[in-house]
Amino acid sequence: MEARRDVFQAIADPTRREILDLLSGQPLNVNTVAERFDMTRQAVSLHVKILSECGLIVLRQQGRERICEAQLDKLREVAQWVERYRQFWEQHLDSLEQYLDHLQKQKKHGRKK
Amino acid sequence: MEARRDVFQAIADPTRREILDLLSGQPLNVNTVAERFDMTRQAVSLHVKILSECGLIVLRQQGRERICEAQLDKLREVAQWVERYRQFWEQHLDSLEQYLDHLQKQKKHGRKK
DNA sequence: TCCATAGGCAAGTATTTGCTTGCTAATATA
DNA sequence: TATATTAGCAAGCAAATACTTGCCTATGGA
Repeated sequence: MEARRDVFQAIADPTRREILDLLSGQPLNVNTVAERFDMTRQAVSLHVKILSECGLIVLRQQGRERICEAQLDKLREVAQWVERYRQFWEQHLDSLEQYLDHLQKQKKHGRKK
Repeated sequence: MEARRDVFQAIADPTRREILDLLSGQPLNVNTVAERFDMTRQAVSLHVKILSECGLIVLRQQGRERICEAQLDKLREVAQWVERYRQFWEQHLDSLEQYLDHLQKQKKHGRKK
């Protein structure tokens, strides 16, 4: 459970997405994060490690606690990649809209069931 | 190499992102896609299978060829997820801008090095 | 000072990934 | 019809993933 420190890889795991979600609300220490999940502290700790290694969260020591704070700048990379293809789904939405419009008009001119 | 058919998982692999990129330009058959990569046809074929199973590409049989066509609607899911955190990186950009502005002003009022 | 709490490290396991080689089937073309 | 091309299937493999259990070290409060 190591080696790849890439944002796309990091957010591929649903648990890690949940952790980010949790931390986007407020910073939490490792154990508190772990409590929210149905797995051992170690498992969560590893996810936290991966997230921090790829820069999506920042860890700061506070006494005996390690506070995890979301640092979501790196998500911009993902946003930019996806953005390149926005036209593809918007195009499809457009034709769906047109189709619904078409249905709407058909409904207006007679044959109301 | 199976089991998970999830968009986030699908785009986690750089080869698969490249395949999508390639196909967003124009539809291609499996072998043509495979030629662009430095790995066996089988390996690419598996990536294509995964992409089609999670709905990011559509396969259509044409004689003995299988044409792969990008179908990027599913990326909206990713876009929406990332969008929720846009404020986080834009916020940071803002404070960076403010900081740069600050520097700029400092430069103007005297002490030009 | 003693003990509970926070949390890291290491080893072990099952499953999934990413890729290979070898083979077969179907469709085109000479 | 014989041959080349497209592409799937199956088995095999090393590495990575996603976990676990067990242990050990700090820090902080009673």
